[in-house]
Amino acid sequence: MQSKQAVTILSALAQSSRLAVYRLLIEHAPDGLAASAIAQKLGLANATLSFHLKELSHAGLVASRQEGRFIYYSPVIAAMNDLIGYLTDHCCSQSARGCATGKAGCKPATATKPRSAAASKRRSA
Amino acid sequence: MQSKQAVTILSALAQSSRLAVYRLLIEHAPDGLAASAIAQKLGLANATLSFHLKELSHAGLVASRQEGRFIYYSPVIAAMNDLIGYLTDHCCSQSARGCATGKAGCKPATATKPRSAAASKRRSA
DNA sequence: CAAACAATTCTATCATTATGGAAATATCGA
DNA sequence: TCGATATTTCCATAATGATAGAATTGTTTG
Repeated sequence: MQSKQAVTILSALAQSSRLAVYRLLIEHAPDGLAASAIAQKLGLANATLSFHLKELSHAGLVASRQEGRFIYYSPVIAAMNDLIGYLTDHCCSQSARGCATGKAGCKPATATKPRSAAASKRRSA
Repeated sequence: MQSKQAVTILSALAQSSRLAVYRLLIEHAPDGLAASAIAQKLGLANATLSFHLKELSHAGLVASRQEGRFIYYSPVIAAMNDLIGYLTDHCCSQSARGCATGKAGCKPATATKPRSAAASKRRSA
């Protein structure tokens, strides 16, 4: 994942309403929710929600499908996964301490250990 | 980590200059770089860089220390780790498919498996 | 103290983002 | 086709963010 794309995804998530939408969709994965249901649950005006959904779609964080006269939005897990991979790589890479294990995210910086090779593997997961 | 703080950190990273600053600091962890060196390397005006550093500091992503007449900025790995933990949790939680293993980030959504308990452990790492 | 340097704050300006009412588009059921 | 419903687009407005010159603050060295 390139930095430009990372910025796009980060921007999409860096807004409380949109983060709330995304989290709500995660709760309802993999089927998702209709736009009206999202608007109702989060108390957003239709136009406002539509604006935010457009942002999330554009960033590739959500997908939509028409079903009857409803449009269902669902989260795209791969996009989030890519973002986490990007952050993990650039949090733990190079000379940075704090990425001792092959596990999850970064560890608090303490000792100097050989950097894990797991990060690059994880990218393609 | 609360959503509000997550939005703060995401916002701080959701800007290309700031993401570049953060990545540059990661390359130079744990000692960091002086503001002037950052500005020079990234081709940013001093005032502009100062503005971005303030954002990053406010989000807790970087720390600073004065050394002579230089101010050195260094990345706060724990903050990034918290963010990754937050995203991992809210990417993989509840009914969402796609978090089969206890490893790193999320997996592409496929099968339905018992959700890992590693996420909550990871939070406190 | 004064000069040189590092960095920040002040200030103004320009650009982008968020919000929601109103109109437009699309789908369904009668 | 018509009316009801779902959603988006259009539009104007308000709020926030980014940029950088100039002035300011703080530090070091002579």
